[in-house]
Amino acid sequence: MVDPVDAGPSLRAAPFGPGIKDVVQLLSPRQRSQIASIATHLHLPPQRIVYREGTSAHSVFIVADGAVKTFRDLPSGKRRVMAFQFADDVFGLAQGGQYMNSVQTITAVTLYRVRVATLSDTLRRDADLAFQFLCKVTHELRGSLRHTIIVARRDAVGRVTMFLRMLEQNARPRHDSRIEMPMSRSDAADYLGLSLESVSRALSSLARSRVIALEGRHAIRVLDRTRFERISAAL
Amino acid sequence: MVDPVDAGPSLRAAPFGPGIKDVVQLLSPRQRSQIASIATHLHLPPQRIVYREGTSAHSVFIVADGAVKTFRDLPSGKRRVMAFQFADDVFGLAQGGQYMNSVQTITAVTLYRVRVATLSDTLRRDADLAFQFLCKVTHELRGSLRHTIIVARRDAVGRVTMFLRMLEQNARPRHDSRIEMPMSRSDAADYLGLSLESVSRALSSLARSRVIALEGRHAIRVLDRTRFERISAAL
DNA sequence: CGGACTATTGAGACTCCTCAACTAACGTGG
DNA sequence: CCACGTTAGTTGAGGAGTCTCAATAGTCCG
Repeated sequence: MVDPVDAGPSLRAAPFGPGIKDVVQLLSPRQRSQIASIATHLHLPPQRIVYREGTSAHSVFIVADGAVKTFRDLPSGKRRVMAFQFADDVFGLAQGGQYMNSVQTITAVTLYRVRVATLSDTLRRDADLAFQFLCKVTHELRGSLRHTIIVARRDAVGRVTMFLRMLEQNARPRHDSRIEMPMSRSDAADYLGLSLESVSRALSSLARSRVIALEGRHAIRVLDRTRFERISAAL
Repeated sequence: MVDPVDAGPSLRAAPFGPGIKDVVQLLSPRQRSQIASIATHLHLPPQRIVYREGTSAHSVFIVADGAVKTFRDLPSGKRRVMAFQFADDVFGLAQGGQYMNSVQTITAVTLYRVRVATLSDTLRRDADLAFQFLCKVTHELRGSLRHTIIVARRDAVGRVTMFLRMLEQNARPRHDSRIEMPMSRSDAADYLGLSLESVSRALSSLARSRVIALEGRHAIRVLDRTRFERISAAL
């Protein structure tokens, strides 16, 4: 179910604190059109670099549709995926005028692009909008904390299970127990701090014990929800 | 060098994006007094719980002086330290009206405490202040990303070295190469996702190879800056 | 000075990583 | 439509590193 009218980007933001309903917060129509008025659309094919770490950070992006990965390449040649972004997620974190990470599309994506200077000006004039962004970044912070929890785990099966659970919660709810996994095993491994072989083995192991079933390379189905949750929570 | 006059809390915030100088941003005097007017002071001794995970999140805190740890206790009995907060850092992240983590003092601390409802109201009225908070949370996000990088590393010595480097950069610059480490080995281990034995072994190993020297339990000195940086960066 | 806690050090078990070979899937071009 | 080549993913064997368990040493505080 997609908005029939393109009213501009929406921000899936969690509250900054209590006193506000803990639900996905969408921008008001006025705010949506306000952002739309300062944003440009961008359509990109899969596996396309959006920007590279260290380049001049001129814009902030909001995902309208599709999936992208935020990553950093290390001197050793290893790659750390810092986060995956889906619809309504924001990316473009900068420091000292430079992007801190590289970003690449996974699927075909549609992005909203806002120049940083423009956004800053707008936010300084509109406290409500700034507050929304504050909520959004807070939401990102929560995601990062969860990522840390996942990576700090020692067992590969547990990490992979938490990852699948995260993907499921990030997606819109569905009645079946199918979880879409658009990224490659390699991307997942780089996110989880595992080797790609370990990810593969963990998935195989979960499938062998009938906790999940692999449905092609980019989807899995949860067969035993109880054990699935137990493994995920068994930190 | 400390403010002779208590003008209220300051926020050590990095810019949200480019176009703003990448320096520590302090609130304007007006903003400081504005926050001071809605905040209360709090003095706490070491090892005191500030709040527990899951309790009603009524306030947000700013550290004026001292060090605290933000952590989560896992079902297994293990403890994950999510972050350490020092002067000018903010904590009190909530979701659904409940604190997501527990917070405990490490040293004796002075805190500013602001009721969330009050803060929200204030932020919605003052775009500049909201923007400052946005910068602050963005800064926290960067810290969390760095934490993830550290934890994802495989070698204990490397993780500990990055941790020391982080502590050094967090503190105010000093001419000698002494790094204060107020937290226990156990807290550091819980932050790094290592056993406390591994932390101890890593520190001993670094000391044995003359990269650092241990100066009591709560400080170390960097002896060989070149190797120190090399180990830290050798991801 | 004694006691409790924190930190260090040692030995064995376990898990994941690396290297390597193999299989499956996808897309392209004939 | 199929054959082929390239890429992605799976599976196996051995090695490196940390965790656990256990004992010892050092510190802080009463």
